[in-house]
This record gives sequence, structure tokens and C-alpha cells, in this order.
Amino acid sequence: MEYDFRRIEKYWQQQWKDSGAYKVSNDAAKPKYYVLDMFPYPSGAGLHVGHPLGYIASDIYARYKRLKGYNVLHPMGYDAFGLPAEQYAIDHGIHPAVSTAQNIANFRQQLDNIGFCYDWSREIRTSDPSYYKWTQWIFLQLFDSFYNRQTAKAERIGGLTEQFEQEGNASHPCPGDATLRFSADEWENYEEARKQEVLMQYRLAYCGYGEVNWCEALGTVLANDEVVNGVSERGGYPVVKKKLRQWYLRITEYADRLLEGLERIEFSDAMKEMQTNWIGKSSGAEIDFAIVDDGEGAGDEGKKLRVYTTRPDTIFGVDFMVIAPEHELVEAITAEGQRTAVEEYIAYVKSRSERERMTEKKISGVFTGAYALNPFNGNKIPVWISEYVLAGYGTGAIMAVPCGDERDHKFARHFGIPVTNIIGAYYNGGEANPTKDAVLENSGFLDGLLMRDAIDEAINRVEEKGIGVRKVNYKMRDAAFSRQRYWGEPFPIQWIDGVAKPLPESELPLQLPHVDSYKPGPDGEGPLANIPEWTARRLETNTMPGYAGSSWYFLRYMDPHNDTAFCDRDVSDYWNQVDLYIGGTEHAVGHLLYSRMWTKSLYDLGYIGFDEPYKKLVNQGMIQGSSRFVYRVRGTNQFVSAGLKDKFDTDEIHVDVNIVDGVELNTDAFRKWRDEYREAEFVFEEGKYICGTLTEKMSKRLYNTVNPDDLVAKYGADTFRMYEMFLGPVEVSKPWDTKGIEGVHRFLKKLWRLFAGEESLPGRQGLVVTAELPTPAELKVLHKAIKKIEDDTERFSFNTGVSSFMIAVNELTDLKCRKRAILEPLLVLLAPYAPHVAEELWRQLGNAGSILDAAYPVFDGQHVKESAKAYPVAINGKTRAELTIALDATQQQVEEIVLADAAVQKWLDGKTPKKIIYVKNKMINVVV
RNA sequence: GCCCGGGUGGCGGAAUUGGUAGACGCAGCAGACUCAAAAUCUGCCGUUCGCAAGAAUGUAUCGGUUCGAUUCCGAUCCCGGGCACCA
Repeated sequence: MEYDFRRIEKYWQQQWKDSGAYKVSNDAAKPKYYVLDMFPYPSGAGLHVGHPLGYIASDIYARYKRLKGYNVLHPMGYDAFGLPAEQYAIDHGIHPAVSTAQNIANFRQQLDNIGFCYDWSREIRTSDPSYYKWTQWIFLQLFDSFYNRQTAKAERIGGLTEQFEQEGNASHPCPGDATLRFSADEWENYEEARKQEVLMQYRLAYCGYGEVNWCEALGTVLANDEVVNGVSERGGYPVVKKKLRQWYLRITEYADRLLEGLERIEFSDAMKEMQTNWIGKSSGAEIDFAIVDDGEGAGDEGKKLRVYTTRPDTIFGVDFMVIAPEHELVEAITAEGQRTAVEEYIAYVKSRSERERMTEKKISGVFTGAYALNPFNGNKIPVWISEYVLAGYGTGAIMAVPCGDERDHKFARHFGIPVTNIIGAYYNGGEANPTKDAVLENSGFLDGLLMRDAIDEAINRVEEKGIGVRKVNYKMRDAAFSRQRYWGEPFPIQWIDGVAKPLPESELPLQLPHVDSYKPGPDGEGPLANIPEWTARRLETNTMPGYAGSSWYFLRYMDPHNDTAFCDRDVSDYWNQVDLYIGGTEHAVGHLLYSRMWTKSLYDLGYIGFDEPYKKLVNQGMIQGSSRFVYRVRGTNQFVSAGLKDKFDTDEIHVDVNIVDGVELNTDAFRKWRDEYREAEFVFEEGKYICGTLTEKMSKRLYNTVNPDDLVAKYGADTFRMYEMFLGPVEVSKPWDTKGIEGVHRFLKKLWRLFAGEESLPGRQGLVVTAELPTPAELKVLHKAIKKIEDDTERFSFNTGVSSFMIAVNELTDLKCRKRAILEPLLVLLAPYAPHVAEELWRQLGNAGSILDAAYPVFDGQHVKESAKAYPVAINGKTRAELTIALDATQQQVEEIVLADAAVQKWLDGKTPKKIIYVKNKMINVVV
């Protein structure tokens, strides 16, 4: 009886399906555990070997937790709205719903091959009306809410209107417009439209205007991603900034709680740091600088330029000001003589994406001709415009202190602006020094103060003078929440007399209408603007962005078929937070922040009982492709091996990695790969054709994708699962390499032989497992395996976990161990990693039911502990001897044993040791 | 440019809290079994010197802390991810 993985895996996958083995109930006496994968976007390219990496890890952990006695929720679904399906529809005329359904069917088939323990009865798709009904519903709750800064939570907008009626907005400053102040009387006298306009400035989901990358030729808005060198990636058309009406989520109101919440969740430090940096909380001051009226710029009189700075202590070192090209004062303060230059510069900046503005090393800018006055010493400071100052952050204007800020310094150097030194020797004239440790010079009333102390003093003086305020700032901006696209959730919003009105709940879901053309609407509107029935009702023509559905999907899995609520409160109280969330770091600041915000809002409004969605996050690394190249001599049909390519004039051509063994090309397969290569000739080196290699993104286009289906067909799902884990730590990115899979496959065959016997021959039935009592040596192997594998599984070190299995099986093979008392517990350990073969052997051992319901073996350590260990002794880190010391020896006992040793005494030669270092039960060092 | 990771044999990686670097696997070499092949098993396998025992050297580069550094600190180089409309 040989290891027939094809029969075994087919049988068990069917068995699991038929018996509903992974169906999970919403209440159980057992403790709950929720393991979630970031759901995939079902792309047309299907699953490649990178996708299952995280899924296998979570599957192992989910099965492990189930073995440990938990009621485990482990669902899967699809993030089914997205741009690629829409682009595919534009190119091929196939409706996104159709292509998405096909892609999902394909994904499902591929996932099923690998033997995951998902509860598919809970599958969700964000593009299902029954799902997005609740995405729309939650949006309406956000629309109907504001963030009460006094209670620090979201509350109903109705409560706010009541406040306004009683006392105006005195105790609720407007988050959308800090300068907005009104009394109860004024509020009463506002027209309804004005009232709605004001309320819009408070809503958590609100409508406003924002700049987008606009491509006139394509008639669409483009992502930064799709803009390359100022032109569209598709077609190379010009792209400019354009202001469009947009929906936003007021996530900035949650900035502090998003920061504070990080302390209560288990994300990696790197992840927390990324989110912290993204939120970018800083404290400093806003300071007004008066613009000098020098008669050149018309009407500069009384104009003030407000800057935000975290370093008000450096105010005497301000040598120039920089304002963003989009700043509202640009027009007004520009001097006549500079107007042309300024206009040219602004036109130039308009053509550049934000990405380019940040990336470019080149320094650019233009002088406005205007001057500001330093409020403390009256110095005239030139005001410049430069793209390195972004309109969206702070006030869109900075005071530049070249001696203390590197970018300011480079700018000053580039444009020959003299640098004032206020930090003495800390500034060497060559580069800026952002220290806070210097004692200030040339700084008026701040002279002699340590910079870190001067910050507070400067702010106090600014406030006393009434020219500014202490201010906390966030880098994070409100989240743009609309797309001028078709394939997304429609907003349940109707525009009546210019006022956004929510649709009544009874009209949800507002279904995405069928369209015949996916072309954009007029004036930058989405395709929905082309539908007469839609615009006749004045329905919102934007749709929601990709992250709408993914912001709350973890809740829907708990109660996926509920038609009266997004999730029953009792059910979400039971499942509560996601205990373990697995996905890539690329979502560090997008999805993960939005979904944290939605959770907080739903919590504030009383719909759920917890305000952080994910208790623990594990980031899986990205599997990159390892591309292979062949080199064709230009204009011929001749291909030269990589080592010889420099001797010819060649073109580098991506070749399918699946017809290359390591780096050696299978030339027959290559001839069959493409018709055009049928007659290919090869120039070999040492009888082989060697390919060039490069690590790059795994993509169909680069022919470097490896399809899991092929590997599963050849080696089986269990081998594939274990191999993906064996590749390396789940968290680390690495290029895919199929080379080692044979080793893991051999391991499973060896394991099988442990049960079925060496002499396993076709036709021979049954296992050779005996009921004999185990020896201490055999128990030691088992105990070591239990300890190691449990540790490895708990800390997500699945690669060393697989190694531990290999070691155990090798040792048991050497011991010729056939004993049930050893092999059966080992099988239980294996069940999360290689579920099919574990179930099969479990059954053949005569057990009824699933191995997942078996008792998890206990590490009693007896046979491992008994043995004493030899510890090396080092003297002054040099000479070494081995001593045998019991594992549980105390420090004093260790010292006695060490000093009693003849070799040690000889080395010491009568000297008294200064100290005996005994570290971590491993190393003893005697220092003389 | 800014933020976050990473760099260990021919290759993937191990070393869990600063303690014998290279576990486990792949590839390679030698051998056993076989008419032969496959499968399986055994031994060797960082580099240099050495018949060997062994010695020196070695975790991207340079420097530091330490009795001791792959691990901690500083600088540099290279690679990957993110930077707000890809998901």
C-alpha cells in the first residue's frame, strides 16, 4: 500500500464537503476563536502560489485551535468590486458581474484543491446586493453621525442640531471649517440649505471638493499609480489636477483614538509605527506672518500668511517662507513682475502627480515677489512657492529655517538665499542640523534658551501677542470615499435642491443598475451619469471605493444571511474581535485604518461591543516571481545561453518559468511553448541552455507565475501546503522556487511508510502499527516533537514546525518504531499541517470521526527532562571544556561544579576567578 | 525624497531572551541495493591551509559596546513594501 495522495485527498475533500465538517455554529459551550484571512480580489489571472501562503498559515492555525478545543470561525469571501473588472469590461464588453462571477468560480476551484477548512456556508461577496445593502446602510449611519469631541465618540447628527438650536456651535467647533462660529439665533435664521451645508461640515461621511488626477483624453480620473511621468499609463495622455465633488470619511476625527487603540492590539511594532507615522500627529503652533505691502502686489494690505510649524523655537532663523502652489493666497500676493514666472511654475506643478512631487530630488520653486514680516524682529522675509510644500498638510505654508531643516537648507542653497545661524556651532554651514539641543543665538527673547525649552516659550509669546495658537496637527487627511466609476457600491443618496438626502432604509439595497457602456459620464462623472433613470431621480453618480466593503466584512461573516441587520448584536458579542488576522503589509495604512475607523464608529453608535476589529495581526510576506530569460540573437531564430549572451547582439525575452528546470531551459518544451519558437536553434554552454534570472513581481505578463494547481496535481495538497510553509517564515517576502518540493514530498512518503511498513507494496492492505509499549528513546522523540511543534505553531514558525516533523520521522524511522502509542499522537500533531493524510491514517488506525476532534497530545517532558546536558565552559572566552550539569541546577550549584572540575582548576592555576558567567543554561564563562 | 522591513554556504533557510553559526531541506559528490533504471538507504558537503588531528577565517561593508555580537548601537551600500483613486 503506497502513499496514494490523489485518492486520499479526493476522498477526504469530498468527505468534508458531504459531512459539513467545517460548518461552525454561532453558539457553543466551547471558547470561540476567530481566524480571518484578508479576502482576495478575484482577479482574472487566478490564484498563484503567492496567494495561499497566508491562507495555509491561517488554515494550520485554525485547525490547531480547533484541536485545542476552540469553536473556530474561519471564513472566506471575495472583495469583488474593483477597477480591473471595470477595465476588462471596457476592453472586452463583458459585464463586470459576469467576469467577476467567473473569476470567483475559478478561485473557489483552486482554493478547494488545497484542502482549506473554511466554512463556505458563510461566504460573502462585497458585490452582492445582499451584502452591499449593509455597506450602504453603514454609510448612512456615518452620514447621520458626527464626532463629538467632548465625549470623544460618534453621535447622531440629530443631537447636534438640538445643541445648535440651544447654543449655536460654541461647544462644538466645526471640524470642516475651524473658523465657522454661529449662535443659536443665527442657526435659527439659516435657510434650510445653509443648515444642511453646515451639518455637512460635521458629518462623518460627507461631501466636499477635492483635487484628482484628471485625464481629459480618457475622460476619467486616474490613481497616482496610473500616472507615469505626468501622463496616463494607458495611452500616455496628459494628466492634470482637477477639482471634483467627492465623498469623504472624516477619519481625522478618530486620529487620537486610532493612535490610542494601537496600544491595545497585537500588531507588529513596524506596523504600529507605519500607522503612527501615517496619522502623523505633531504638536506646534500656527503663526501669522503679515504680508508687507510694498506697492507691487495689489492689495497686499492686511493680508496674513498663516504657517504651521513644529519648531516655533526657530522663528528667528526664518530666512524665507514657502507656500504650496495651490495655496489660496498665491494669486493675491504675487507681485506683477513675478506673475508670469509664478503662472508658469503653477502650470508645471499641475502636470505633476503628488508621487512625483515627493520623489523628485530636484529642487524647484519660484519667488512670488512678496515679503512677509517676522512678527518678532520685523525682518522682511521673501515668500516663495515650491512643490515640496503640500497644500493638504498644516496650513499649506511653512516658515523655512535653513540652518535647522535639510529641505529648507537645500532650497536656500539652490536659490542663493542667505542662511541665518541661530544654533552656533551646531550649524557647520554645510548642512542643516535639526537638533533640539542647541542653545539659541541671534534669537531675541529666546537667546540663551535650550531649543527644547524654547518651543514652549515661543508658543506662549505667540499666543500673548495674539498672532497664533498652539496647535496639534495630523498628517493624515480625510479619506476620499468616492470614485467616478461604475463597478462599486452606489451611494444611497439623492440630491434634492442641492441637498444630499439619504434614501430610506426600505429602499436598500440601492442596486447598481445595468449599463451597456462603461464609458465615463460627462464632466468627470462616473458611468452612472449616463443612465437617464438614475439621473432623473438625481441619485448620486459616484460609487464607493474598493475599501468600502472590506471595512466591515469581518462582521458579516459572523451572521452572513441576516436580512434585518448587518450582524445580530448577540452574534457579534459572541464572536467579538477577530483573534487572528492574516494578510500583507501592503494594507498597512489603507484597509487596516479604515476598517479600524468603521469599527470604532459602529461601536460608538452602539451596534457592536468592541472598538478594535483585529486583536492580533500577522503579516505574510509577498511571494515574488523568479523570472527566467532567454537571449535571442537579434533578427534570427538562434538563442544563446546566458553565459554567452554578451558575445552577441541579443534581445532578452521572458520565458515561462514552468519550462525551466532551475536555470536550465527545457529546449523541447520551449519549442512547443510558442509556435514562433518551433524552429528555434540553441547555442549551449557545457551542453546546457542556461537562462538569465531576475526577481520581480509575480505576474502573468512576465511568465513567472506558478500555478498551485499544477503542483497539487503532481505532489498533492499536503505536500504543497507543507512546502509553502517550509519555504521560510510566513512574514518574509521571498521569490518562489519549486526546487525543494521533492524533499517535503519525500517526507510524507516516509511518514506513510512508518505506518504502512517498509515492504509496502501495491496490493498490500492495512497498517503495520503495533500496540507495544514505547521505549524511553521513542517517547523522547515524541515529547520533543510535541514541545517543538506546539511552540512553533503558537509562534507562527511553520517552517521550523515542518522541520520538526522531518526530524521526528527520521528518528522514528531509525528506531524502526511502529508503535501506536507514538505514531498516533504524532498524527494528531500533523493534522493541521497535512490534513488529508492525517485523516486517512487516523481512519486506518480504526478511529471514528475526524482527527480534528481527537485529544491534542500533551507534552509531559518526562523523557526529555531526565537527560542531563553537557555545557561548555569557557575561560576568558577562549579555552573550552565540557561539564555535565543537571538542567535544574542553581547558579550556586553550577559554580561549585565548575570550580571542582580538574581542567578548570588547571586553567585557573591558583588564580581566583573574577566572576562566573552562567547564561541561559547554555554557556559558562569563567573570567579571570 | 519620506516611512517600514530585509541582507547568513551553490540555493531556501535555522540559531525562540547577546552564549558552540549553518538545524532541516534542495542541489552536488562518493557508496549500497539493482542486469539496469526508478524508488530507497549510508557517508561527505561555508572558505583557506593540512594526509590527518587540527588551525585560521567567516552572518552585505566599515566602525563601536561586550568576557562573548547573525543578534545591540552608529555610518554606508544593495534589495523589497507603502506614500492616500491598484487591491
